[in-house]
Amino acid sequence: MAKKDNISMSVIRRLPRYYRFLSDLKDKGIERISSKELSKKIGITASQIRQDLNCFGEFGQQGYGYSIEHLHNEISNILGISTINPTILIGAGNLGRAIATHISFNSIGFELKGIFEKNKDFVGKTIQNVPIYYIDSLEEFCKNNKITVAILCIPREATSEIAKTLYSLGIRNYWNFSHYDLSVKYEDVIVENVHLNDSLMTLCYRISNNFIID
Amino acid sequence: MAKKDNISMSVIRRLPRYYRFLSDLKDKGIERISSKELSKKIGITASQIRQDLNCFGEFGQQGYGYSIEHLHNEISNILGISTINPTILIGAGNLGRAIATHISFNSIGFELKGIFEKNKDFVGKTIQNVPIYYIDSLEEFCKNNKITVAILCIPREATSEIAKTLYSLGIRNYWNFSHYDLSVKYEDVIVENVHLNDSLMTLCYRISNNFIID
DNA sequence: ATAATGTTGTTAAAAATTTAACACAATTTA
DNA sequence: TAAATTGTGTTAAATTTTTAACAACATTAT
Repeated sequence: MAKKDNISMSVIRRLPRYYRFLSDLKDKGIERISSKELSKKIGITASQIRQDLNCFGEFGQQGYGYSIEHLHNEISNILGISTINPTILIGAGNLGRAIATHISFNSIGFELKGIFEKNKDFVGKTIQNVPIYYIDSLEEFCKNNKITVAILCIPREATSEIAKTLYSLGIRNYWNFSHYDLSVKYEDVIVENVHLNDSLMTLCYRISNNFIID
Repeated sequence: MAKKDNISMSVIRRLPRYYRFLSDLKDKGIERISSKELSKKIGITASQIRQDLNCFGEFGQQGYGYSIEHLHNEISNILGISTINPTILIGAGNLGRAIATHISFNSIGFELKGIFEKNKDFVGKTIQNVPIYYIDSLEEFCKNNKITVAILCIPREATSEIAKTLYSLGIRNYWNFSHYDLSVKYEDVIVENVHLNDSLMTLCYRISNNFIID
């Protein structure tokens, strides 16, 4: 069957999970694993693991299983995390600073080149060696640095205008922490939303209804 | 048909989204909306909106649509966000501080009663009036305050041990930002994971493959 | 009042996703 | 070396989720 051409979002969302567990196993020096064993560790059906992986190629070997090192590399390639996407982050508030500090961008396909903030108190400082600039220099910076990805850590009210600017600069890829729904407004845009509030509300529902499953 | 008893996770994950948009409309002073109009705003099929809501009751009126105020209240009840769950947050690093600052717990069913940290530099301070305690006082505090929810903002290595303690204290509800997979280890636990890394890796895939849709 | 329109709740169909089954091949064991 | 075991890739079945269709009723317009 070789490769599939229409990969579903459900499959894609499981890839980082596989990658994470494989990184672990690799660190532990383990060389091979079967879909069955992996299933037990990850909590995803062996059948589904095999089916997911077979969307991209034939990485296993009958009677042996998967070479962890090899599979790890393959998934890395599939995710495209060795191509570096020049990225900026907007908003050096608590959340923005946490993201800038907490995420190791370089190891997963991004290079954080600048942080932009309207509060001048922060301007001139750096986080993890990434400089914080005043928001006015956004346009020039994006052009000069060929920015393709923006991380939005700004309040909802501010997002509409910033998004307009970024869109006009040709930026089409967003990691969005604001409550503003970008993809409703712009059609040809790739947005990965992180709605922390929604996530917590979901937890609230599940607590109220003793809804376990994961 | 009245109510359904087996609500699927897909439905639950859409509820906060409805709630968010309804809050907006309410703030704007709009009184009624049809599933069709709502569909256009949210980007979810009218059919699906109606089907989702009908899992919980009949909130609309033929020829009229939904009363925004009423529907807003109903969803609030469904989510259970007026029952307050006593909560603690573990880890006052960048991420923990961001969460403590950024989320308005009280409006969505939680009360953040304490923050715990092993770095003594932070102990004694407060964030949004919530005190930061030394990690040693965790057990006593949880018992005294009848804590039912824990937010985990600690590194992966630390999570295993902390989780063990929390579990032994009877805490079964977690909002988990650590890379540690709780639900694989403990069966009877409600975990809402926020894997920021996974989210960003998914974005990376989508950028590499120009995978738009949202 | 009556007709025309709008919009729900609900049932049925379609599409997508997950799980199971198994032929076949490589590995391991005897 | 042969037999038994392991475990993949793949196809088929089952399940879940989404979308479409429409009868029934309320609202609005004439």
